[in-house]
Amino acid sequence: MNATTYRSTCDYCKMTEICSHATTCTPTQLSINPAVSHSTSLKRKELLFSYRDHFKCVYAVHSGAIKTFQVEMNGQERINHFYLPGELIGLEAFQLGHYPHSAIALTTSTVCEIPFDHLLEIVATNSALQKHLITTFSERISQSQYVTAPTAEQRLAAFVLDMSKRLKNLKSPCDIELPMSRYDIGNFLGLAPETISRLFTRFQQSNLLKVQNKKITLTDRESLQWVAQDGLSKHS
Amino acid sequence: MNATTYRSTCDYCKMTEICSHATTCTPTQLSINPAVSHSTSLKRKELLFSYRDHFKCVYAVHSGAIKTFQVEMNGQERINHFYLPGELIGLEAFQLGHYPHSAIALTTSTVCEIPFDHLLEIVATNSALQKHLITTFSERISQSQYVTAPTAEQRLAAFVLDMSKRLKNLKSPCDIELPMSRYDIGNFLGLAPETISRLFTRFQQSNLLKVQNKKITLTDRESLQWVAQDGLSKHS
DNA sequence: TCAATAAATTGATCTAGATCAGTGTCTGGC
DNA sequence: GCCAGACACTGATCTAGATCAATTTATTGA
Repeated sequence: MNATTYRSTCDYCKMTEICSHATTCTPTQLSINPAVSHSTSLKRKELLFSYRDHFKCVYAVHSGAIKTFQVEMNGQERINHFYLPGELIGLEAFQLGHYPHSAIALTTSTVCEIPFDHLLEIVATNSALQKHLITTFSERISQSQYVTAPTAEQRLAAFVLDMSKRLKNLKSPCDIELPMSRYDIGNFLGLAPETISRLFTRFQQSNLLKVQNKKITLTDRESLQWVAQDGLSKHS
Repeated sequence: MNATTYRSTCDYCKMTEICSHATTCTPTQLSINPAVSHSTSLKRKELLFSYRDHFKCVYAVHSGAIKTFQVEMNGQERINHFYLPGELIGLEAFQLGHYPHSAIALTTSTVCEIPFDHLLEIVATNSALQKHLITTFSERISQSQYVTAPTAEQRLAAFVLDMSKRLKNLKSPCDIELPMSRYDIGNFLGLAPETISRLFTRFQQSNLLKVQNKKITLTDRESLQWVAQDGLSKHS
């Protein structure tokens, strides 16, 4: 990773106002102004925080991907959300004073730690950030709609479209690399991992996309949008 | 409805800072300071706004209940959310400039209209309101979790608990009057209305609650919480 | 580099909940 | 207060997607 890559990653973050990372970081100079935030590196499967940890900081994902989840009484994991670069983790802990989920890295990731008190201070004086927070919360709420779509096809189609939008592959917006497993996608969408596999195969047969394990190429975005609305059977 | 009822309804609204309704309204004097907001009365099935209407105002529900929904390409209605007294409708329209859903009254309702520009002005200087917005958005996101619970039992149990929390019946917190039909509940939870009926019967047989059409009495809240987590079969 | 282990795929069955169909019960307008 | 249309309940069947099972393909770590 080079300086250019870093700068562009910070570009979508919109936390640049509060995160000096965006302006100061270079490959060799990753030291962060500690008054503002500091950057943490996480390996795959490393915990960022655990359920019920005391809430003091939110985290902006800089690179990689983080999932939040909780473990139900019956021992089953329930995934709450996937966080991608530029997205902010942890605000939902504010009201409770502790994190309502655990957060774990899906791939090698870097996150910028932002003390919540400090975030509040900036929010108080920065109306652009106020608007940004309203916008991101709203987007999050509308994302949560597609996981309740009536059919499995609709959910997975919407999920893939959502990922391609949020992963923001500037070089080729139709090529995405999913950071999570089939099991995780299924868990998040309320479907069995086998169903995800079968649907990917079916989508590929219908020439909606190309699958090579976690690498997805959207070959027919428009049709995929139709499938997300109406289901595959009804469309083609 | 008398003055006391109004005052207590406004109490949970938390919009009192920007809504003069809370301090000035009495049964006979419902005129509202027009610089701040004005109050609208809606009959059952009356539209508050339509999909794609120009966004200028958010609405705080004062009494009654509002549902937001969209009509899919195939003509099916998809319910997005139910808004109860004290809750704020429309913020998700900000990023788009128009409402992404239509809003309709489920029962006779009154809503307080708050020009969005004015809301932003107040937000800019009112850190309590900033925190309130973060909290309500977070609650909304965690609510959206239960609609994806793996079984129908878990979803409906969680829905009933959520309603009883949000309807805030101060006199007897275990008696609630659902403002929406079985069809609406099913649509919202991604289940058939028949399934809702059958589950209510089953919950009643298991002595979790008492059903009289839309009036629900929670007789065993704790067990209902277990069902919301693990399902009925696994619990009793 | 090569096991060892985890993840993904594919096929065969099973089941929760959908759909279809019929009956009963509210509710609001006259 | 009565009637019409909407809403709610219940039973019988059907199906999308779960679960179980076996194989193939990726990863990981020594």
